[in-house]
Amino acid sequence: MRRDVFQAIADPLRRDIISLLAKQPMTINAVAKKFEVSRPAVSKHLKILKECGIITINQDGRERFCQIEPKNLIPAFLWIEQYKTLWEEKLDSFENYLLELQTKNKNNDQNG
Amino acid sequence: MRRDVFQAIADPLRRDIISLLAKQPMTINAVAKKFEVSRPAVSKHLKILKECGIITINQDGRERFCQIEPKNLIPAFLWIEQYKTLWEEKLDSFENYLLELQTKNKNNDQNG
DNA sequence: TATATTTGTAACCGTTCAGTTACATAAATA
DNA sequence: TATTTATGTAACTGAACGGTTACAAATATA
Repeated sequence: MRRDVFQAIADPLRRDIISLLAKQPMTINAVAKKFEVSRPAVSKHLKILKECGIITINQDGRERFCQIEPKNLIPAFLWIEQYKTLWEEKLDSFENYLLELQTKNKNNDQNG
Repeated sequence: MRRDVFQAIADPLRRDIISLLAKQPMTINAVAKKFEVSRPAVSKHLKILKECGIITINQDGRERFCQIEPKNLIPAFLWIEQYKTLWEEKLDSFENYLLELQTKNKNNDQNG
């Protein structure tokens, strides 16, 4: 199975987990409590994120703290960034497009 | 099924197709010939890319030209960019890290 | 008109994904 | 020591993924 950063961020729940862990390290249970799905489900996502290098997990007694490893998002960032000039060329105003996107996100209540 | 930009770029073959179409528009057959997999397989990937808004397809006679729609990569770019300050904080030198990454990519012959 | 080209798509296959419930284990606590 | 807490994981399920082959249809060309 593919285990890379693109796979890691493909799932919306995993993106939410990343957003959560970007604020502060949390135990596996604490993460699980933030979502509707079961703990094993979250646990599996965390395992995938770990295998993709996006988080590290450190044990302290019976607790395991998940910590984001932000530098491992860089390859995905660089890949998309290649096309930045392409879209900047094609858009009259990048800033206006961003505003438009933000409005759209508010309406749809997306966070992905 | 999920049809968003994150899903679109999750597959390495789709990323290769995007890279190809970023250079110039191409017919479906022309794209298919660039890869080892069958034409229907490529066709399916193009369909997914279209459904995700990453490409548009314009018919001219019996040929269909696929064209990249680079602005639809922006949401993914913005999502990852959120964490830019986070990794810049944690890395002694972003530039050195990039060099290191480039070397790694050369060795592994990755293009993803 | 007959043939070749370009494409779509249906049917199928094996694997992976994302979730569940149920149970096991190790550590902290009463 | 008995119980609670934090976690792992096995077994299962249904859906989605990524590929194939085979066939159909529309357009261009000889």
